[in-house]
Amino acid sequence: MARKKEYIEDEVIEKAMELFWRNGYETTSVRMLEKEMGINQFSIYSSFGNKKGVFIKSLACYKGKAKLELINKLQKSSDGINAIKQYFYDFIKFSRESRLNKGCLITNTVNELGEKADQEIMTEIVNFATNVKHLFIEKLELNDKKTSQIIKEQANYLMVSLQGLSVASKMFDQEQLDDFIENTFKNL
Amino acid sequence: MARKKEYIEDEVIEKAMELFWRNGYETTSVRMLEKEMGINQFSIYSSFGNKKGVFIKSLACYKGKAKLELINKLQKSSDGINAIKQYFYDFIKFSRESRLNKGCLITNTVNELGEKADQEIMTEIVNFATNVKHLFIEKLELNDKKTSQIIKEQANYLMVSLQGLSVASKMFDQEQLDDFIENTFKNL
DNA sequence: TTAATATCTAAGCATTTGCTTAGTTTAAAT
DNA sequence: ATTTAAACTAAGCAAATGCTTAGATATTAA
Repeated sequence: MARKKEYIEDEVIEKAMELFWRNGYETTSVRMLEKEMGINQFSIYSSFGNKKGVFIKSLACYKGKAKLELINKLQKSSDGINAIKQYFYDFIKFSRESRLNKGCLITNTVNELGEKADQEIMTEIVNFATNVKHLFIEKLELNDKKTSQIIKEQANYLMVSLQGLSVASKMFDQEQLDDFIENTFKNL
Repeated sequence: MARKKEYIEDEVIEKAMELFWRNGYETTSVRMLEKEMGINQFSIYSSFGNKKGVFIKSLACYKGKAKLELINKLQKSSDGINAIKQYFYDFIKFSRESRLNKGCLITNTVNELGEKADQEIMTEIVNFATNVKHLFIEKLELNDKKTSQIIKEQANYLMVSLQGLSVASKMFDQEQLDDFIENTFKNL
């Protein structure tokens, strides 16, 4: 016995996510969210509680998008290290919007908020990173010559490398990024 | 025929720099700068023009500090690749304050402001990055078996890796960072 | 000593921030 | 048709933002 929502939460969150991805958390104001999401502040607050609530949902949305466009492909592949390398190249495309490289939303958030980040946000972030790392481990294990110690070390190596790629893609050109990726996988 | 300043610009800028390093550009307010620098807003604006002016000077200050505590050692060394590796380890110590890893101010800024960064700020950043890269090239050239093509590729590789280290140091533990560095330098 | 002027304090400016609330509109259960 | 309650609009809140300004306080050349 009530009125219906004129928007779909998942749809407006995707727009919020794109905005956070482009601008970062602090720099994105509720007024900007209002415009981009196409709904009033009242609706934002009644659906998501507060700005942080919108961000948490945006992180979940980012994970979904990344899974669909990026992670699933890696998961399916049986090409071991080469699949991870392809993942690196795919990530650059994934994070580019026209000429702008937005990096990885997760990495951007770690870098912006650092250790002083909200607990809830940090949990989401660590969660995502852990998933990716486990996937890397899974692919590394396809090479049965590697000991579990080596695999652990290489997974750590790849995780940090990926973060480097995220930041560097914002200021380096494609050639430099290619040099990076090619050299990164020479060590494996 | 006038009053004397009660502060030394270089001294208060160092404090501003530390604040920007910890918090980022946007999140650092002029009121916070006021407290940290220990001088009134009037003095801030009369000495440095505006907030951006304080930041530009802070970047210069950061360069100076990095040079003294980090870069000079690399410059002096004749240990080739090992000197660069040591630079990576030194960077982690350099960027740590008690238990908090602040990353590299330059990398933090790129990640926060991205391509939409102010021109003046971007110039400072590119400038700094270019210096470090040339130093890496210089050290790589100590190995006379490397072609200039290989050196160029490896310098790009190392630059991106260093950015990764900066971000990753904010959320990864020492063991993971060690794994990263060791693998990074495995076959250079 | 006086006049000139740079530097200080502290209050204030318009704008933006995250968030709330009063009041209207809409849709479904009765 | 009437009631009920969620969803809307739009105005408004206190606090914080970057920056300015009026006026008091030093310092030094004359």
